[in-house]
Amino acid sequence: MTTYQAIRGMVDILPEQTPLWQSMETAALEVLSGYGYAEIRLPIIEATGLFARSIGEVTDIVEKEMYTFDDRSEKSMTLRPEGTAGCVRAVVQHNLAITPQKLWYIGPMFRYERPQKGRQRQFHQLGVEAFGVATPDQDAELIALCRQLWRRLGVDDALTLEINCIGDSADRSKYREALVAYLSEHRESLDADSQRRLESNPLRILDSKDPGTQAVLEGAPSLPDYLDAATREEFETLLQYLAELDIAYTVNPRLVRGLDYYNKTVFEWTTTLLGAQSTVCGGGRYDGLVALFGGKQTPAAGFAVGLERLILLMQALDITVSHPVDLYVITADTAALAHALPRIDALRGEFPELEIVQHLGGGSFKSQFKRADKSGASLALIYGEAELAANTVTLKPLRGENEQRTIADAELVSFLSEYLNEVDSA
RNA sequence: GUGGCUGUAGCUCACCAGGUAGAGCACCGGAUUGUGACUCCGGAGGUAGCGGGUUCAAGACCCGUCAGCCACCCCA
Repeated sequence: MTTYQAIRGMVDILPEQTPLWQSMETAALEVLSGYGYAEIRLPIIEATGLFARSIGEVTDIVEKEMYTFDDRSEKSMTLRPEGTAGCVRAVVQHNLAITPQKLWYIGPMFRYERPQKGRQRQFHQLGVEAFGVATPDQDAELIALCRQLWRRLGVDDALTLEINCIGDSADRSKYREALVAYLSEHRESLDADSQRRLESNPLRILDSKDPGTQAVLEGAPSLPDYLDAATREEFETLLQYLAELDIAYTVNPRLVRGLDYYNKTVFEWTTTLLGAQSTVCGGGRYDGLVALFGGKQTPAAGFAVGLERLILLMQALDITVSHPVDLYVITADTAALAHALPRIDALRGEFPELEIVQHLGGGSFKSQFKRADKSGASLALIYGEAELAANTVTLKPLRGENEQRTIADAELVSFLSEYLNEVDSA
């Protein structure tokens, strides 16, 4: 018999993990709703050209990381490696950017990379995209929104913000020329990857980790010097907003992003707790992308959060969530079970918010109580022969010192209401 | 794509010049018959990732393969 395991880089999120994921997703939903962002749900497969044109033909993602295949009509399709391209496509296709649009989405992304901690081939991102606002108050809002989310999740202290302004495409091409000119003089001192990038994607040389390359970069022209006055002023305004918001940041003039569509503001939230894959959130402005896809020129900005990394971070900080069972129903035998069934059913209607677990599969009282205890239930409801005969039910608190007591069926709802109030206020 | 490490019960791990596997936790049952947590007793559970090779004999050695981890790379 052949056994199967999940394919490389594809990870099962097990029931033990899902409560943490759900609490993270709930927090995100609430924060985003609070800022007036609306959810958009997008396809996982798009035309290959969509990604090639927006992310950039010579980026690593497009050159070697995409899951690309021909469908049955021999059109080239790609499993989305990121969310912005598809979101912008939808915005253009449905004309959503007539007025400012603030959108978010969540879901799996696919990149064919060597897996390691914090890096999978199928991973999940929360993407947030804002269309139609060109001023830095938009950038500031996105960053402030991030901080709110970090606070909600309890990871605020573990994340630091790096920010930079990479100018518009004219600024960057001027800078690129100067950088290439400078680096070409020191070509011999660069690492092999950086030499290769000299032709393909010179800006990415800036964040090379190679010591030799770093040394060369010490004397390299600086990107901020190539920005025009208006762009610099906008960036200063953004930094001022961040200061007003009391959001700590580090301006990193070497910060560049691996996707070509970014301009002006770029930022990353990073942590030291996750090893090599330290970026939990990255984003920036992409004012040209809507027009690139045939829409009217529309300024836009956004960011993406790597959810596995965020979960890893929460785990590194020992953040846990639990939602224990409230009521566990124990029955003596099949007759008692039949007796209890409609009563429990009614209770579920009465208290839809309660997690009520009916013991299934029979067994001794002893074993049923063991299960009740392990479930974390605060209260056991017991239907035995005596209760059945007298139309009563026994309630046994499983936590704390309260004694168990037997009450009439008719009193159960009011008793539980009171009991739950006490538990809530306690 | 490159380099290194790893892969034994559900989980964390151990053993062993190479002689067909153990512990803790978890799980199931019991300790006078309607009551959990602690304790005690008992039990179940592994063809040692998979395939091949060397050997009288391999989980232990060799090769391949799959997967995980770490770094590079890349990025979220």
